[in-house]
Amino acid sequence: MREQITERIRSEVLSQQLPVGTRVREEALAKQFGVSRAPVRDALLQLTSEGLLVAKPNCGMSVAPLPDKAIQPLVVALRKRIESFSLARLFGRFESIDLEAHAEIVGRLKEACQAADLSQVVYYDMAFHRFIIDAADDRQLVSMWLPIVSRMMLNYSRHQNWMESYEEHAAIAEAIRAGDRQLSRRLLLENIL
Amino acid sequence: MREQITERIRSEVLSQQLPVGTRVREEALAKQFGVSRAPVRDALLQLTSEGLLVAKPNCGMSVAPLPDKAIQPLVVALRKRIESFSLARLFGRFESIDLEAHAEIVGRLKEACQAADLSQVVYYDMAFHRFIIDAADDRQLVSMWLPIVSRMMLNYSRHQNWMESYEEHAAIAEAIRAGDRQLSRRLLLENIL
DNA sequence: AAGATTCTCCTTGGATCCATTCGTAAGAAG
DNA sequence: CTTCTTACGAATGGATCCAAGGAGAATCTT
Repeated sequence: MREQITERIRSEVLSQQLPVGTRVREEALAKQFGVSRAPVRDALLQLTSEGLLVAKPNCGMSVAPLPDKAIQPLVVALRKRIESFSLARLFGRFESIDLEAHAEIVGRLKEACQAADLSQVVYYDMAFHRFIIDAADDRQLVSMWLPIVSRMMLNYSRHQNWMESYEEHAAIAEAIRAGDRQLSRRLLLENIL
Repeated sequence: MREQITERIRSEVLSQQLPVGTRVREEALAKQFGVSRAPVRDALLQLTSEGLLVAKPNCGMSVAPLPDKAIQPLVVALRKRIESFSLARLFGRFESIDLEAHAEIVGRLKEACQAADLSQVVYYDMAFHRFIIDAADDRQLVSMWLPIVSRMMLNYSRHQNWMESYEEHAAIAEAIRAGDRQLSRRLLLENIL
């Protein structure tokens, strides 16, 4: 249940339904989701540790400001390193990968891009890459990957080129399905910017 | 207060006072620290998101298993990238850095190494590197750096060579104080392994 | 005697309540 | 009129209470 609350708030932050700087109150979200303050509190705490929210003691939380442009190159480099590493490991256990689930995500991403639904686009874009992380290693890489990619998604720079973004992801998925390590790696690295 | 609880539990995990696989109960820690379950709950949740603990729903938490040797090279590479980046940024705002505080940490690290106190050694080793992160950028890089370095500290490989570790850190601090970017970067990268 | 089923207990997850603290606004004094 | 002080309010942080779920042990049946 806490996971669902966390997912929903994260989605609202990343899709900028909650604009940068918005003050976030626990009780308001609790009423909105129809639950108590406790799970909302936990969710906000986790999102704070992910860097999506900032908290001042006894003062309330607010949506974190966009990261400095100066650290953007570092974030991109880190994400490229993690995801290319995970992709290589994925091919090492290729037979146990559920490619159907990945294709399903790509399909949902296509629908979201066609519908121009930013919230869904961001969600399934993250889901696409998270699939690679999860496929490579269960529960070890995600905790390092999530704070990095969350920060990148804060300024999602593809606001206009949604179908192009979908095409890139579809090409990556196809290269993975074909077992082409070189091509999938190159396409994946080109997709991260 | 929650921060203190989190710090103490993290320290106990990293110093292996709580061995790998130990089942962690909220109420026991609450009694141990003389507080209620609520802040302990928050602390455990945060450490879970850092990857130091693993939780099964309604089943209890336990200290996370050591990371696979296979992902160790990735973790080292990520940490080198973040810390060298931070070091470069540190020199960009060199005048506003509190070098006294850094020297203080080095002094505490020396005492801990001489006393062979693993808990303190790990704590001040992390504090040394965290100082560089904080000096480069307030509150943006830490949330990416912490999950990575925590995972590395889980298998702290310097169990024997403590004074050597201290010498390395002292040399890095001296190079920073002298303003030698090349040397400090080289020493820092050599210290991360 | 071995296995399965059920009962019980232990632990987490969620809800509610109270204290604490920070911010803001209003009022009074200079 | 401006500024400082004080008081009130709102939101978080911590403590306590209740429900839910799973694991383990004991017992019954085959």
